[in-house]
Amino acid sequence: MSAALQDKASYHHGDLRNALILAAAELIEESGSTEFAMVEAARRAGVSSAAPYRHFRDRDELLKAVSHLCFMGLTETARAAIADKDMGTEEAIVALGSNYIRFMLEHRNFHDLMWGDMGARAMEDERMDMRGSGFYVLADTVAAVCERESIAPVDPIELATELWAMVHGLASLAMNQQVDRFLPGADAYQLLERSTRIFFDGLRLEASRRS
Amino acid sequence: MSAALQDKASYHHGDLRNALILAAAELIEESGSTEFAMVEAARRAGVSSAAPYRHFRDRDELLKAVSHLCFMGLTETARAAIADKDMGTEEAIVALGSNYIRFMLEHRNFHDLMWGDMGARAMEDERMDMRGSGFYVLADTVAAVCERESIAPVDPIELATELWAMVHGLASLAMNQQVDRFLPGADAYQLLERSTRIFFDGLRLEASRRS
DNA sequence: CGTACATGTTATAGCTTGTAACATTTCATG
DNA sequence: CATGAAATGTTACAAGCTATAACATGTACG
Repeated sequence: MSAALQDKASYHHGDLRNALILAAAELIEESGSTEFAMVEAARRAGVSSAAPYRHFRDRDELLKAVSHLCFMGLTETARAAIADKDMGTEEAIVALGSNYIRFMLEHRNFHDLMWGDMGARAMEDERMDMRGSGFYVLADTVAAVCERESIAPVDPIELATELWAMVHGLASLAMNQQVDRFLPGADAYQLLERSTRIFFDGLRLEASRRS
Repeated sequence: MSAALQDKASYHHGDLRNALILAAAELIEESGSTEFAMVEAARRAGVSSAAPYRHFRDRDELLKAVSHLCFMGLTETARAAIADKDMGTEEAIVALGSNYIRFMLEHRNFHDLMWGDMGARAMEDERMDMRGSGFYVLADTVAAVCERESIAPVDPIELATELWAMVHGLASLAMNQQVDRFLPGADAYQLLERSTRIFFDGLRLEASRRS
């Protein structure tokens, strides 16, 4: 039987590392990563304030682990978002974008962790599987659309990056109430659909010019 | 003569509020807003650690003032960026975008202050002149392009928001080394030019469909 | 001039990070 | 098994930051 399920009075926790990551993720979801305190995660895991330092060099390393968790979560939702969509359709692209925006809005306190320095460091971590990252879910979808609509030759990775930036920008601004500030009543999802359509129309126009 | 230029040994500083904002901006530029410490700004301004609290309720309020300064700086560079460009051209739009990206890359430690909660709060501040903000520099430019190219009727504010999101996303991702991670050797400025061109081509295609 | 107010100062409580020294449990190995 | 090394927890604490309280000094205005 796992030690984690044994009497909590036992000296050793059993799975403190993961317990701390989860506690940290919860705390950050509640109050943001700036407010997050190592001691609070320790309290929530039921250990002393020094215990976390047996598993993480410092606060940043715990935050990096949470960042890792966030990326896995996003990738998972991305896969789910296109599971029922036809591959290689603009609809699938929009579904990925909507999912991205929804994820950001539902977990706004994860933004800094994912897209700040911490996120970059998390991605550089060897344990991070970049090949399996959400970006390539998008890139594959983009490649399929290009093929289907014969708007090649364009580098699908480059297109995916441009689309990512578009969606990332919409999500970041929406998160920050900027969309509503300048375009009251507007909806980030509508803007996404419109931007995506315009973008692909532009690609089609350029493709037709080349032929 | 301004008290600030008098003997530094004088009990009263003379312009401590602004001195603190500038010291904070420097410190943040060096090490980021998370690392920033009120006491350090006080040290740099040559006052005791309690003095700043005569001018700012708390750390967040000083950060908000720095955020305000950042936005003014960005708006200023935006105006300068199109000063020598022909109004109503795609070139002017690209110049604004390039300026935005350059500003973000040159002041990456200001990102959180501007586009996190603090920035949103700074914008809600009554002292912030949103009508004169950089967004409307873009919006006016977009409106001029639409008119010149007769790709109306589309709400220029909506188009400006979509373009802003595109550029903001590119800047954020580039800042975070994401562009280079997935598209090694690529340049955010090139992606900006390409995205902008594609976007306007898409608008032109849609406009031609409507007529 | 002289008092009210603005703006500094020192001292301090309370919280956090991260380390040191010590305690307990687990695990490999003879 | 027994037993010592390694892993993982604990308490105690130094150092740094925030924010407030109590006190000091300079300024401005009637």
